[in-house]
Amino acid sequence: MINITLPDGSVKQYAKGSSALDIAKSISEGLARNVLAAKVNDKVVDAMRPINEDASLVLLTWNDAEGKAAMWHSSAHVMAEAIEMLYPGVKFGIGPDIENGFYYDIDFMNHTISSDDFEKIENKMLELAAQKLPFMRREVSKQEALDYFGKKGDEYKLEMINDLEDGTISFYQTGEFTDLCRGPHIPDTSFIKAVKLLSIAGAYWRGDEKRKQLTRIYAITFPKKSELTDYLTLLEEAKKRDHRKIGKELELFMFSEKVGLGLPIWLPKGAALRERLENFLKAVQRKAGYELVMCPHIGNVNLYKTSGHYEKYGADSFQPINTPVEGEQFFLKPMNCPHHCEIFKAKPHSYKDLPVRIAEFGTVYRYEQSGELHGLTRVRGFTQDDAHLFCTPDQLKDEFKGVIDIILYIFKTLNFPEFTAQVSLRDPNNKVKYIGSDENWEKAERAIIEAAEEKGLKTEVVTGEAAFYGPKLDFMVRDAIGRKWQLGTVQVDYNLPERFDLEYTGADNQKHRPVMIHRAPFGSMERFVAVLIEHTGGNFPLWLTPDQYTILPISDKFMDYAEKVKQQLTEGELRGMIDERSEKTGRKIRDAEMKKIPYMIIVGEKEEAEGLVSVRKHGEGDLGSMPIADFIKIVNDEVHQAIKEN
RNA sequence: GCCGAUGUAGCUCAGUGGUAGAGCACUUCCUUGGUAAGGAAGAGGUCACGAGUUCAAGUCUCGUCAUCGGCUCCA
Repeated sequence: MINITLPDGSVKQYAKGSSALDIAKSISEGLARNVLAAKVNDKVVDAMRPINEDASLVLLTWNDAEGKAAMWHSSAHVMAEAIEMLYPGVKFGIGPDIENGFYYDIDFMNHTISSDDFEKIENKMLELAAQKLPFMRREVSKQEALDYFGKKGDEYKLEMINDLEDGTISFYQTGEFTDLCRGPHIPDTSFIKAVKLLSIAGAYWRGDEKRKQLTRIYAITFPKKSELTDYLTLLEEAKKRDHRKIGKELELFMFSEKVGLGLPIWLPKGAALRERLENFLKAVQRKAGYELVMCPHIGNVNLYKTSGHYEKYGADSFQPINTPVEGEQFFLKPMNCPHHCEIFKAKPHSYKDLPVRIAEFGTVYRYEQSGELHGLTRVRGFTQDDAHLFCTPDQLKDEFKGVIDIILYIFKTLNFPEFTAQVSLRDPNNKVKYIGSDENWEKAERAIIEAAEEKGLKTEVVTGEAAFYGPKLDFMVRDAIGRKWQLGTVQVDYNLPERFDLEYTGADNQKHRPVMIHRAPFGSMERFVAVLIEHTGGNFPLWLTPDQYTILPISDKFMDYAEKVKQQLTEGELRGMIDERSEKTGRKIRDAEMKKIPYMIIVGEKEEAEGLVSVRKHGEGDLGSMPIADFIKIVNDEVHQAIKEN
């Protein structure tokens, strides 16, 4: 007999060799029907695998991330089997589960495939799924594995097996298909009730651009048809929210081939929105003791030689600008930190001056490969909401907390209630990769962890993910339809103070090296606006939106009154316009709704006679008529509500 | 940068080697109206760019550029 500890802490006895599925059945048949995999002593394994010793057990279902992973990984095998049946002789690379579904990299040899073939493959997969084929695990010797795939002629699998250690190799067989795989897998294919192949793309074998490019097929499966329908609806919704589409529709920004790839142009409405965001952050920063600076867009090559960026990125950057007579070299500014270091260095500092907080909405230019460019999220010229904090090692934690406060305030104000923070620490087993003393690293890492803890952040600690110059804290937000985006980042830096030989005089009258913090709560204005568009679907909060209202005169006769109303609204610090077209009211309302303008002000005979406005709210409808002052109050209250201190 | 798909009016998109199209937007005129599209007329094109095949190319072939989906990259 073995003792099995369940998640609730209870311990039950089972016969040695019982599987997680056997145990599930002993609890409830219904539970057993939903078990996809199991976590035995914190290791995810097949639910069918015998357990031979005392263990803790968690049964994994579709509601667990690991359950989904097992389902999708298993689905990748089913897809491979379907493809092998339809296209004999194809060779397989890897087929892992991913955040939403799975993919398989396949060498289609002489077959050609396109999205037109998806339905055929989906149908074959469903056919296989319906056969309730079990996933059978078999441990094999390295030689046996090599023999099998050698005979099959799959050089990709052979290469992978060669990298594996004998005694750790396992095969999984489903129906006629056998794959090299360490598992875990779902008990059988019948859990797969809905299948959708999503896209097709090229991917290099082992991510190496010098090696053969395989065909990658992305797909997703679900245990219920309705979940697939929901997922497809979500994809549609994501498409509707695409910031490139909305940016065009609402005339926020544009690109021009002539101006250059990846160089966004902010149109009046987009620029107005961005300016408001900048002003908002400037006000927050002013209160937090930041000082605003402005630096040129180019910098002498020596600046970047000092910072080390020249050596690291010089060849992959926009190439230098040379002066015609003096022969000097300048680079387009790829980051603001070296400039800010020079600012710090420009005068002597006492410990009493610290921390120094230098902020800049700094536009930087980075050469991104042409294939990387994407809307506003990946561009070649962008503006960072940057700041550098120079402080003593002892101030680090408080400064970190101050930065976290700003970031949390921004998330709250812009309505991102769900977010996580990732603490990236150095790999303690590979300290040579990092610069800075052990003492400082430990202090910095402790400062980040404690600051995050004291601010009550939900954090995930990842070791080995720190930058070479210091640990960092990155923020991920979840948008209105559940997608994750990386936004703000806070990084500790020991490298630049060293390279720029920055110092301050301590209470001991000795010179000391300050610690530097880089931070950008938005990341960049471009990226943040893109995320904001996708988050809100273009329905921006009232305090940010370019036009808060549009006045719709019932007919030309009321144009004068419309002008009068507009004047009063302007005096009340509202912004908007008049729809002067000689169209019917229904038409003007429709257009205003499509443009996502928050308030429509309808004025006609009745309003003019009584000095009122009729108000219609976007997406909600008629709010009735009211005095102009009341409308101004409604709008201003809503604005102040949104941006007041928490 | 690499692989694949795409490129037709300001926008969204039809177009089967034989006269360049639609809807919306735009201009003008009519209409002066009450909570999601009033009517009529007009203007608008180097079919991404360049070569080639053909009696004839938006359509077929090749090249270039850009966009999109991935890959690789991201100070």
